[in-house]
Formats: sequence, structure tokens, C-alpha cells
Amino acid sequence: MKLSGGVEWALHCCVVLSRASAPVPSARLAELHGVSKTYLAKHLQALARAGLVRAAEGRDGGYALTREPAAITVLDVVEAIDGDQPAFRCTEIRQQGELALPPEECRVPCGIARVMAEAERSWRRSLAGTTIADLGASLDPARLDRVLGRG
Amino acid sequence: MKLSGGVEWALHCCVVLSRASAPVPSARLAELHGVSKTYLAKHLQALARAGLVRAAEGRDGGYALTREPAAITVLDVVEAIDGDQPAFRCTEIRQQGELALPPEECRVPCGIARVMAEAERSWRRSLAGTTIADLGASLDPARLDRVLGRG
DNA sequence: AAAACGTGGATAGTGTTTGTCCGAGATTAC
DNA sequence: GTAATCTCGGACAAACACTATCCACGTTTT
Repeated sequence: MKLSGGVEWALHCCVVLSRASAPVPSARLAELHGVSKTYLAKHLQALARAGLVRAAEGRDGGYALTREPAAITVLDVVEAIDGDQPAFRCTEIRQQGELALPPEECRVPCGIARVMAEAERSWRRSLAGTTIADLGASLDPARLDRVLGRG
Repeated sequence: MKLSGGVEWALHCCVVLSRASAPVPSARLAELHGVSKTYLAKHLQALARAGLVRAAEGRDGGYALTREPAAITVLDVVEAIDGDQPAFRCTEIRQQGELALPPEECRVPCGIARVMAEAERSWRRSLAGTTIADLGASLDPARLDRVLGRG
């Protein structure tokens, strides 16, 4: 099981945006974290499509959160970047091959698929229990403004 | 987030093995489920390396479980196929770029990494709550022997 | 000896991830 | 109006993992 690497970047960016006093350009966000500017821009676009951030175009533009940091969960960011498709996709093996079950016994989802889905629900529930506000509590806004100000 | 497709095959195979009265060859397991013989063989080798199944070589050989089905959890199979590496790997972004934190503030894992690790623990705990014995309860051993017997 | 079977490596095809580049459009400052 | 700054969106390519196949080899039973 693997999570897209962009998730980490996006979470750090959201934390920064939650404590910034003005929109931050994507290139600036990349410099703050020492990551690729062009690739980070891609991920920020995904966050924008998901409605988590808004882009202010033009000069002095940049990205800002659309909601209160306490109203954005880690799960929101993960799904924006990584997609909301389930990690396990049942291919209905039980209906194939010599051991195939008749269709009338397959109205209920396969037991394996049920276990996988339940585990994934646990994972999502856990991620939804932390917000950007929680993560940003330890970041000093004054320090952030100082670093951003003299850019 | 994505789970390897072989996980599904491996789980179905373990369920079959838990209810079979004799070792089952890999080619036979593939036929039972209508999947690729050569590729399934690869996954079975992974199960063998993980110690979940044992291969009997030579004529009339095949695979069998090494333990009681009730002692093999879904998590065991998932980790055997997909690996036990965490889905989220923290790259210590907090120590990079202009906003980098000094090393002395980084003795404790980053908050983002903590949230991800906790969510993954929930996922694993959930998968460990179901065993092969649970999954195999609905498979009729008589029917399996009938299908296997006249191969 | 012969047949059946797993082992492990070599080899491809395919798809996803990661990352770059550039032109177009929007907005502000002068 | 013009220039500067910034985002947007798509095209593009390299790297990697996943999926899948094949074969030479050793082992075991008949």
C-alpha cells in the first residue's frame, strides 16, 4: 500500500496557509519547503479543484484556504491529492473459474471485500479526526510572516 | 492509496487452502479462480517466504497452510503480498527550505507523520481482526473436494 | 526413468507517479 | 495602456512499480 508523495507536501502547505496573513504564491510555498516549484503547483491545483484552497490570480496573488483551518481535516487533503477511490477493488473472483459461485449467492458483497472496506473506513475515520488547525498549532505565525516578508 | 491486486488472489487462495484436505498445486488454484497461473505462482512464493504456506515439491505436491486458519489474519496475507512498509513515509520536509526547523526541535516525529501512522495502525488493527477461518466459514469443504477431485 | 511440481531469474508490456516546460489568461502597479 | 506578476491547464518525458510470461533447474513420487 502506498500513498502519493504529494500528500505530504499538500499538508505542509495547508498548515502554512492556515497561519499566513495573506495569499502565498505557489513558488513561494515551494521555497519554504525546499520542493519542486512546478510539481507543487500541480498539487495545489488539485487542492483548488477539491475546493480546499482558492487561487488569487494576477500580481500579488497566491493561494489561501477557503475555510477555517478547523474545518479542513487531514482526510480532506489526502482525498484531494490521492483521490477518493478505495485502496481495494473487488474483482469478483468468487464468480470466476471452476469454483465460481452462482450469481444468486453473490447479492451480498464478498467477505474479503467487506473486511477491506471496513479497514479502510477505520483509516479514513482516523484521518478525519485531525484538522489543519490541530497541525498548525505549533507553527509560530510571527516567524512565518518574518520568513515570508523578506522573500 | 492503492493495494496490490495480488492481495485479492492470495486471500482467496488461503481460504481455499484452509478448507482443502490435501496440498493444492498452484496451477490448480489458478484454475479454481480463473486467474493467470504463472502470475499467481509468484504470489504464492511470496506467501511461502512469509511463512504462511508451505510448498510440497515434486509430484503430487502443492501448497498448504502452515498454521491453523484461525491463526492467520487478513493482515498477515496483506503484508506478505504487499509488504509491510508504511503507506506514508515522512521525508522530513520540516527540516528543509526556508522554513526549516532546527534539528533540536525535531526529536519528536512530525505531527503529520504521527497522524498518518495512527491512521495506518487503525487500518492494520482492523485487518488483523479477521482470520482466514472467518472468511472460509461459508465455503463448503465437500463442494471444494468435489471440484478438486475430478480435476 | 518419467511425470508432476515448485523455485528463481530474466524479460516485457503497461500504467502510474513524478516532474518539467510553456503558452494563455487574469490581475495589479505604474 | 503597458509591464510585471501570478495562476491555469495541457503537453510531454523520465522513472518506477505492477502485471504478466517464460524457461532452465532441482525435487519428489510412481
